[in-house]
Amino acid sequence: MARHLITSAIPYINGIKHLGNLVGSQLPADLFARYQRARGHEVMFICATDEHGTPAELAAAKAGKPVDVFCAEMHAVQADIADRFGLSFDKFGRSSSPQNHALTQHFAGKLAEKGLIAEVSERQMYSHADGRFLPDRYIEGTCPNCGYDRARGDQCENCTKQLDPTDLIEPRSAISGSTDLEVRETKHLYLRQSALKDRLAAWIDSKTDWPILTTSIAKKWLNDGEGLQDRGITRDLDWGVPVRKGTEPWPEMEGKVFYVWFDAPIEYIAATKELTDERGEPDAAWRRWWRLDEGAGDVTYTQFMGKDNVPFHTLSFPATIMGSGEPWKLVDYIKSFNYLNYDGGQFSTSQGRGVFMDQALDILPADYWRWWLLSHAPEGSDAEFTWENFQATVNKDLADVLGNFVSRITKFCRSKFGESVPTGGEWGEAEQGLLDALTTRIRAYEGFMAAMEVRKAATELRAIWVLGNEYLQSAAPWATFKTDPDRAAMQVRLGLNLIRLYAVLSAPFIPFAADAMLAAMRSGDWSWPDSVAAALTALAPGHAFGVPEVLFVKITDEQREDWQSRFKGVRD
RNA sequence: GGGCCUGUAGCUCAAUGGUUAGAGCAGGGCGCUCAUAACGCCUUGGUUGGGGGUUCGAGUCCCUCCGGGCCUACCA
Repeated sequence: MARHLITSAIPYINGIKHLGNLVGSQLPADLFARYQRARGHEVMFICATDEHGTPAELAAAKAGKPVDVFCAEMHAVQADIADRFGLSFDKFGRSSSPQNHALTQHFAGKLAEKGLIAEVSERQMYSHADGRFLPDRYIEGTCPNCGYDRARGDQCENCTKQLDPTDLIEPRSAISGSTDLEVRETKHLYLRQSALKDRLAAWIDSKTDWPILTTSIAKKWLNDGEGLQDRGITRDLDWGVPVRKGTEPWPEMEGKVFYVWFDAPIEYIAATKELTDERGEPDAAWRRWWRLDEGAGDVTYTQFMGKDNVPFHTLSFPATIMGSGEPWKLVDYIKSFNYLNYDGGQFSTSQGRGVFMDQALDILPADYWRWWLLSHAPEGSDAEFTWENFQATVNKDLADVLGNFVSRITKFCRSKFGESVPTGGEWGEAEQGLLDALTTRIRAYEGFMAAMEVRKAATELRAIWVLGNEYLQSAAPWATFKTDPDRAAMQVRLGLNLIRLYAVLSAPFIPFAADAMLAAMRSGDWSWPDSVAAALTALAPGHAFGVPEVLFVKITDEQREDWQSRFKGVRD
């Protein structure tokens, strides 16, 4: 039995995520976690909410709530939606947890001991009206280059010129509009990534099997210009992990917090501790996943994320781990995804464009979304969601190919043999042929799942479903029943066993429908078909079953048109 | 500006430098009647974005041009 540590990039707290966020990390991570569990491996699947940073504070202010209250509420909302999407996290933690505070401070202390933290005095924009320092992009003004009057402090969106906030003509706060700004001296901690550049580069170079998307982004950051730059890891904010050197105060850093991207990946570790703490287990229970010297030597660690997160997971988080000088587990494989676009443009959280997770569940069951999103996962390049494609894919694959297969076999059996697995008959050549075809495809499916080739796995699974319809068509139990009822009984018995087999194989993609299928077969046997022949005889003659409700109701043209217009505009 | 990714059938996508570029959907035909008018079989459809080059052989490698996208370090 192998041990799989699996993490999904942690979603930011400031709102409900859209389908593009979902398919970029949480959903494929769930697919992989469910598959590894189904194969009997020990899995620790971790996700959390990323709760710190300026946008969280602003979202809380906009909602008229204290930031800790806002985050607690949004965490509960996101946890509920994740649950309803079937995301099978072992722990959905919070980066604001006490466990993460302690671990983040611990790592900072170790890095300081190793001389990998630099204290830097710098000048930043302070807004009196907002009572806070403003990140560059929260300052607006007129571009000195092109005259665009809504240029941001980091870059002008109109002429794309890189800017410094002090370059802007008539700078103002993007939050309040106030021009009462002041350049203030402030001291911050920098992670000396440059000192770890060679180790990081050698490590990345050793990952020859990683997606090009992952390694090319990492190499760009390592080699661009003067090479990997040091990164500021503290901010002048109220909400966050207070800067401490381990458990000791950090002189001159009072009132400052660690930067969200320093503490967010550490939350993967902290969330594991949150889980074992709430179970009342000793620290050894989480450390065996994360400490090479305490049992994590046999752990395979896989991270899932959208491409925007790659630099933090290939460079700064590994720099934190390596630089600590302690034997923490480093990631073994990073599966990164491109973006999902919506109907000719981008999904946008800030503009409310596209379909958000709560809205998706309001109109259709999770499995519809899971199937479409996973079978169209943006692995090789950006992918596009259109309602026409969604309707066509879901109706054909789920309703016609799989759902109808379950219907036709259960209803035929009920009318001819009753609601139990029929007795009699022996397998012939056709059944042996089906067994061989299934075995070949199931082994291919396993290969794609293990390799996280999501689209190819979906294609293979669909082909496995099709084999059932092909068999039924050629076996034609409705015809053989008239001349050789024993033979028809055997064919139907095989068909019923296919339903159970399909439930097991399909569960990582469509867990809710798989549950319904197995429940209809009155079975609790989720064992993986290492022997397909054995799997096809698991339901013995005489075993009772039920005819399930229609598994997948088709999407009508009227519904599609309704949703098309409903989600065209902007979310409230 | 720089870096990376990408362009293959009407649509969504495959194809370690190696037969005649393949699937699914859509379109056309036939069959079946158990089933959610579902299923099965057959079939139409390509100058692989344009041009040049390397090679016995290029969708694949190189150059160039055109289109789409992402990143570019203080959003996260």
